[in-house]
Amino acid sequence: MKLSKSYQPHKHEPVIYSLWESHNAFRPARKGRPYSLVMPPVNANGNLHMGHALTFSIQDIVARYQRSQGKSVLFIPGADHAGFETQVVFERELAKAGKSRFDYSREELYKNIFNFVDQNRTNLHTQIRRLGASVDWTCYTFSLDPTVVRQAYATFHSMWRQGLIYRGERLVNFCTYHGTAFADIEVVHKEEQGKLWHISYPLTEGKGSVVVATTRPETMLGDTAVAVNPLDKRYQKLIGKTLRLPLTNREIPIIADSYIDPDYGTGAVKITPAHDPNDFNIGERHDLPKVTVIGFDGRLVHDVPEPFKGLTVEEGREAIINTLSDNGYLAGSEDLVHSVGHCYKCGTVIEPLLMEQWFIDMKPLAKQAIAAIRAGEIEFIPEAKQEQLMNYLENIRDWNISRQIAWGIPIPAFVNENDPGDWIYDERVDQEVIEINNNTYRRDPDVFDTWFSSSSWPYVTLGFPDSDYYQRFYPLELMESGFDILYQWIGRMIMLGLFVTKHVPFKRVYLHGMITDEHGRKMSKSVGNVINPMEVIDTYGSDALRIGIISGQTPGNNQSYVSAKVIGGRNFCNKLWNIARFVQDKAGSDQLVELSLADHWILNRYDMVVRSYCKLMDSYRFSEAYEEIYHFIWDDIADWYIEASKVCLNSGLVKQLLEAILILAHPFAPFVTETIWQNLALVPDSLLSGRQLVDLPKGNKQSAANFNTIIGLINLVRSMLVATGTKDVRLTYSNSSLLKEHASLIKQLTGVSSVTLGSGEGGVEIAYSKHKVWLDIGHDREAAYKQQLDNQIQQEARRVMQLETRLKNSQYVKRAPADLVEQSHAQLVASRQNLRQLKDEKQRLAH
RNA sequence: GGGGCUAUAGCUCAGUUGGCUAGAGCGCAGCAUUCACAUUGCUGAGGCCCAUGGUUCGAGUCCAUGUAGCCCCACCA
Repeated sequence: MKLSKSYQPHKHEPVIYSLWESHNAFRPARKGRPYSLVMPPVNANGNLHMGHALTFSIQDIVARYQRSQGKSVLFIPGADHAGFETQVVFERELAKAGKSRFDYSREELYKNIFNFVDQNRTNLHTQIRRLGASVDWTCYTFSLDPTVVRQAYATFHSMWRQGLIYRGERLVNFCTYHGTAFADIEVVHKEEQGKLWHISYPLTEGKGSVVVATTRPETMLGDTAVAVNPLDKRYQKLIGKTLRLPLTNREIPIIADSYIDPDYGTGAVKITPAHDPNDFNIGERHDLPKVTVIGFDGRLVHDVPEPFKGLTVEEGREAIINTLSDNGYLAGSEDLVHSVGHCYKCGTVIEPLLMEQWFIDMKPLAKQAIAAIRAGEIEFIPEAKQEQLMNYLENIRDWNISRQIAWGIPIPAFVNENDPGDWIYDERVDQEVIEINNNTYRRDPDVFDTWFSSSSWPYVTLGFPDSDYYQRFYPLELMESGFDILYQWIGRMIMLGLFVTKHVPFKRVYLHGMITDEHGRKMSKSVGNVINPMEVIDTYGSDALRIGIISGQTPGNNQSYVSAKVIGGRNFCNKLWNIARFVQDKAGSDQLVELSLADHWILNRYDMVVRSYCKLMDSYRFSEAYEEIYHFIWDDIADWYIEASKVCLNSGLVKQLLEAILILAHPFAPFVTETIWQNLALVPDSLLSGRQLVDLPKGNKQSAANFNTIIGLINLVRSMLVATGTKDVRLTYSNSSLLKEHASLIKQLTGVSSVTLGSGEGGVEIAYSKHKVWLDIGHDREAAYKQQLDNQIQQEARRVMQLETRLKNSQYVKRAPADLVEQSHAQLVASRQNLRQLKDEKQRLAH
């Protein structure tokens, strides 16, 4: 089919993706070394955003490149139920309908969310296809698939048996709006302006009081002690005495603990073990009771004094301060900035609340991970991320994996109704109650933290433990992800991978940064700077988006989304398209004729470019690899080789070159390259996808160098014409077979009116290499030409001087590598010669 | 308090064992124009590579200190 004048992506993209799918193009090849990677499962609750476009582009570039290297590539797609995240999204949907999660039973809610997610997944799959991701859909995995759930249970069970799982009453990070606890790393800390209140607690016996300092006066109702530093002289004699807790009249002891900093606040600290992590620890050390005053609804609980019952934390704080002040207990206040934990979704202040939860003892797991990383079993790109992860692993904290939400994998644990300490592992989670040995056991209503199941992704998607794919493709060659989930996901995958499979789950981690807007600001709905990748594809095409997002991209750094780069990508696709159009027009016999200088030159370039391209791709430097082929295709092929082909065509070679560059460009622009491949039927009945890089005949170096001479001459004449502002110039050259052979090319590409053999009567002689060339630019233009010459002479003279001083430096000659010194010599000789020619030229001009 | 990153042309960014006469894309200026492509071609102007010191024959690149910005972890009564 004849190609249209410009490339129109939307006409071809869907067709091309279907073509790939119908030919099973993304199934791993039977032969070839395995190369495996897994898509980070996409959250099945919304649309793809720019981050997805980036991550899938990088992964797909790798996958397609590896196929072109003859590897057997497995690239697995997947989706995550994204427990809490999805429930939040769903609740927003409910809110639109004027409902809330409390209107449904747990089972109903689960079912509704399941349907919602199911619809979403179909939509997401379409979007993943639009991005061109060359994934093997037959391996698609969803995180609620039985295989994934089974693995989560197996891991949990084996950790349980090995004593790595424990259940305990701890202070957990609780969001009172969402009604669930979070892991420590999920809490977002923000600096906030607050007040440090000084409250006076009277001694029970005798006069006097102790003034404590607190940012959270409302928790005083749950105080069970006041602590001071044992070395603090001010309080030493009070240790062991008791205080009367204002507003409650409860009697609490004064205890000594070295945790207390005597220089901070008043040096006396109220201790609320049920509402502050540090107080909890102190409480454990001193065996203090834990009095809960804030409930899971974020309100003061019923057994607090009457006026405060049921108040929110903030209301309670105000009421208590007022009451304390009215009764003379308030001793003052000072402003301070402190950091406060918030729910990362809704921003509600996280309350530390006492709760029984399942925890994983992480230290033994982290230890293994640290050892494996130290042993160099995983390569980090960029390297600095390894240090960051190590730092995290070395300071790891236990992981709370219980979530109080409906949407997730139920925790397979049951408790004896008559013995709260008797917990058993059982997978019959579809039943609320089970009977064992005449005992009734009740199911834990909680579900797993989503990251617990997704941390098994690398092997669960491969069919661990006994599938062929697991044998062949594990560990993964590459895990590509965003650096924002380095701890939450990458770190945990390494730890669980080692625990479950005894191997690191992947050999290499590539971490990309976040996509920001053009000014480096985070994309957010409230700022209104969010760009939808699907709309970009609608406008410019999938390849254009991919190129735009990948060019200038480096691992580990944030990057701005710049639409100009996408337009650049679109233009590049069109360039490819038009090269193909040229080839299509000129298609004739495919026989290779004798190679011209231009042929030698382009073959020589191809060889160099392929080497460099592979080297860059093999070291995951995509942006540079793209730049390499971009310039080869645009500058070398289009601007020189095609132009030369218009004068002297080698139709067989031009076609071979087109094939070769389509393969090179395919990882970056899969759609347009495959479209061209299909339309030109370059190799009938075949797909470009999966095709290996081709070897072309080697170009002769001398011939290539000679063509470079022609290029140089053309460039020189062009710049001269522009500098002197002349047109209708005739070019003459002295006897030279090289110039004679390329006379029409020179004429065409410089725009001179004629190129003839002669001795240049009436023209200026320009210095170029060993060839004599004259241009009759006319006397009136000679001044401009002289000016240009002067500039060149000045520049070259500077260069000569530089090289001379370098070579006069005995230390340089002695210590620099010999080939470098040699090179400097050669450069100096060339520069001197050039300078002499330029001066001669100026001399002649003067006459 | 601990860990990490960033600073290069007007803008967005490349620049991996130190050899740079520092690059790209966009933007800007000038010129061109049916015949693969205006999603074009040609020519050009733009830079004390944050600062200071050090190592070296040689530093954008390595080291130290500082300045400015950013991210993460911990703590903050």
